[in-house]
Amino acid sequence: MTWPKRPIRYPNATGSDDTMLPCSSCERALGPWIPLQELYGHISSSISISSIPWPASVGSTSLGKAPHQKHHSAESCLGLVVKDECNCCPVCHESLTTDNPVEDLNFTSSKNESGCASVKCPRMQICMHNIQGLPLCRCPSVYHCRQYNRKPLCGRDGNTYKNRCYLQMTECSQGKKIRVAYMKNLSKSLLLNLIMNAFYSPFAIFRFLQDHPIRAMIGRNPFSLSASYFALLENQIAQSRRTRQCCLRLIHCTTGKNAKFKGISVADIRKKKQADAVIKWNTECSQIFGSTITKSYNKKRDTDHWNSVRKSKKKNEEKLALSDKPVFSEPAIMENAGYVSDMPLTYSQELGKLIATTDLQVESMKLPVQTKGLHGLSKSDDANDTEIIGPLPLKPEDKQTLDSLIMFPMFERQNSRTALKAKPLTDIDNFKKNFSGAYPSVTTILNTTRPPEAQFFLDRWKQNMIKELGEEGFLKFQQEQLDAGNKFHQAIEMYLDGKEDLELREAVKGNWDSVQPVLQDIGDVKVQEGKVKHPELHYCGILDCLAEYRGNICVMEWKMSKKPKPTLSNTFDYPLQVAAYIGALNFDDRYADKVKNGLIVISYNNGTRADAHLMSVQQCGYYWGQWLRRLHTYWDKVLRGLALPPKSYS
DNA sequence: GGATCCTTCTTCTTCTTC
Repeated sequence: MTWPKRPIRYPNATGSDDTMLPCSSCERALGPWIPLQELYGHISSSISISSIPWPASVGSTSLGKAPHQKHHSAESCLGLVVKDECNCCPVCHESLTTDNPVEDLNFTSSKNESGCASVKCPRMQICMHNIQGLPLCRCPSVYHCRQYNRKPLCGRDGNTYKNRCYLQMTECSQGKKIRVAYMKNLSKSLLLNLIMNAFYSPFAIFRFLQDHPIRAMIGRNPFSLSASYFALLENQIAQSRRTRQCCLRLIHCTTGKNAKFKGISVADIRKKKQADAVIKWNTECSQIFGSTITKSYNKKRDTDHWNSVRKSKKKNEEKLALSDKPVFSEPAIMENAGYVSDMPLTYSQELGKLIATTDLQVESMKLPVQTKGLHGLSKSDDANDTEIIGPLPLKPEDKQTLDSLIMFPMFERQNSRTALKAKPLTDIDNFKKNFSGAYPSVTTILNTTRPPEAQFFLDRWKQNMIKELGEEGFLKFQQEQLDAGNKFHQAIEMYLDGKEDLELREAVKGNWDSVQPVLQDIGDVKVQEGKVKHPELHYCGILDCLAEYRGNICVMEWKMSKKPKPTLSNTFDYPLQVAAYIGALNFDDRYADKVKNGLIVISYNNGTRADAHLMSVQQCGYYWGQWLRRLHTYWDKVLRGLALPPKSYS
């Protein structure tokens, strides 16, 4: 290791700084240059350098014996740093530690010493004995800190400290606490990627990481970070300038080198949304991987917070209960504040069709491609993990198909024909060729293309249930659930047909009671258990009900639930299911009235009032887009042999 | 009329920092 040539500063006899040329014999043997002030800071602040008891042997004439290889890096010196035989370079004088124990030098920080034992130092300071043997409280110094092992720490102030003592030293001199940014072992460039792209949904990252070999390298939990991550994330989502600084700091802390890099694209999230984004991020992470952000528990703060949350929740509920108007949920895309979690599609009422996200938005969702390793990161270490995190780009042919699908209107048949002429549905054509006549069902498509994170939760739930109930018990439980669902549907169907089956109602009493208020608002039932089929998009299904809800013609789905699903976004894939039925229904000439709304009714087992989610035109459009993506995914899977083709020929 | 398909339910909602 070579050190930069610098003039070495050392204390001269008067204790003042002096700059001299280094002696060439010592230069190489010495460690990095340590500023005099740092080296002797604690001494010069209390006593004059000249008053240090220089050992007799240090004299320039009597040191002739000391060979050059005896020189030490000033850093590792446990004794006193003094001049060498050339009377220029600082050198570690071991005899000080061996011949004269440290205590004799009166620099000890041990609290057990007679003087210090009785002294209580102010926060951050430690007790030392000065040259007269008197206890003195002062900040730890480099001299004191050098004795500890080198365990570098990354401070949140962006500086790297050789060990905790150095951090305390800085804390003490600045008079403020410096938090430590802990980092566990995580692949550096992966971490960087994660941070640079923190505006992605953890789900998106999860999706990416799911089958990625990097997972094996970084262990089970790719987010095994703690508080430091929060600091970084917070910066990340604030402003690009801060983010860059933060990332640079991170590189600095992990590698100890200064770094520069370009081309980081960062989501522009307004400051007021920060907290939401962070909470959402951590929530999703904790669901998948466990919390990424360590929680500092503060009992009072937490209880206060939760009390206020409960209060406002109750207020809202009371408000809703009083209002007669249906509660229109915001489109899901609006609920998703904070960061981009999926490719948004928006329904333009003006154009009467769905528009893909603008190119600009799509562009901003792409990740910066790093072809070269970042400065400060060794390329060899990270050869395999310079991959990009985030949604994988679509293949050109997929993109074409998807584009043609997205253009496919939901509400009019006429436009569908022109859309089809303009853009053939390539994979549907392929599909028809290979599996002529077979129509996959809506639920089949949704189930086989469930997003990995949803599948993950489902699998986890299932495993836990099997653990609890046993294999058979679980099957029985599941069957009971399905039976109850069937009964519930039957009960409603009969009611809307004007029939009565008290036994059936009794079997699903909770749900039946729950759904009563909603049933009052249903009128003009046109279709129940209606079969729909989309001849062009090639799927089929059975919708629960087509009727009026408070004056709007809606495709309705009755659902049972134990857990509350207060918003549309809580209802898993149900809105997609409804959108699929609406799309198919509107394509069918047999139905004269075009349907523009959907209704999802969530009834609760315990009898609490059911949630009726009315899907606005806009929401229908949004979910139609989502559905078309799933449809595309399904065909793609079937054609690649990853999913079973439909068997039905109807 | 019989055979087959579709549908029925199950996940998540708890939260960072000064």
